[in-house]
Amino acid sequence: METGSCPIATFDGGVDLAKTLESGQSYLWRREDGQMYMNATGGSPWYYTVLPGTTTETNEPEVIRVRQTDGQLEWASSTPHAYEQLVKLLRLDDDLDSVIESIPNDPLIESAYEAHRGMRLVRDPPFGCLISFICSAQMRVSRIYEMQTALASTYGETVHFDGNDYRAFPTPTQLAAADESALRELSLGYRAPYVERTAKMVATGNADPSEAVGLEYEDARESLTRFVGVGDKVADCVLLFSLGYLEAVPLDTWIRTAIEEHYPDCERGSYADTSKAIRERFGGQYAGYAQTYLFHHLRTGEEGD
DNA sequence: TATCCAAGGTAAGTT
DNA sequence: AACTTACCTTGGATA
Repeated sequence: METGSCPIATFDGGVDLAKTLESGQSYLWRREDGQMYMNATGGSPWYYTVLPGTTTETNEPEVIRVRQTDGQLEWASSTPHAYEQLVKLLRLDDDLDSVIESIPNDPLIESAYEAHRGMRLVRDPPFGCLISFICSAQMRVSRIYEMQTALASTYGETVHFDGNDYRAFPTPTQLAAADESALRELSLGYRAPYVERTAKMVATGNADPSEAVGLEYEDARESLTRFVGVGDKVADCVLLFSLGYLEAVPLDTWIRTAIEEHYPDCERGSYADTSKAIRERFGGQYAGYAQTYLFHHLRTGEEGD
């Protein structure tokens, strides 16, 4: 086991671990105290995730636990590369002040940024991110967590670490062994065949979400829609929350409402054109950060007016 | 207690 | 290519 800590001040723009991990970007982290999403906490809860085993010889999934105490980030992990993994997973090398400066003067985005200082985008493993957001269609955030938990406890590998059992998110092969009816029993509803077919596509080597990396943004989005259950919106989520396309602006119900109320000139009828207009309004390069601050701000009801 | 409704949309069928 | 419609399940709102 490797443990460590470092000052929050190490990271430009600060870090708010709870907001980063409980803002509906990632469904692959859990609170160790078992509390559900955004419940009040008496202290500094540990969060954990189980990464697909790709960095060690054994390919055993790797557990990373992390928490934020006064001014410090602390971690404990089964991998010796925990710090590097955390920097990657939590995008700790993004300079948040530069990010907000890149977004053209916008009172709504600025108030969202102020209200959620330290919230960062995440960089989820591609397969788990893909499946999570296929499941997200017409679902509440709390139920998306439940679905991913059910998938992990039914099909994922058990990992022992520091006296506890953890469940990894299933690998493509493990999930491809599931059939539609079994997935429906996990309350996936009409998403069950989407998950089954997409898992089989990845497991057979027919396609892999990370193949989109390197393509120009709009080509990458188009490329991801080959997966069953993935349209433009889910594709944008995978690009933004996993593959590092920070210009992606997923047009979900919250953002569509915000466009209606605050950016009506960006409504252009089609997804592609509206997405492009709002992306440019948010300064292009880091437009996805603006989207995520706005999404979290609106969804948690802190508009302030 | 019963009914209705919307939730971080997508696929398939029509025009 | 643009426009409709069906789709599972559930928690919270409304009657």
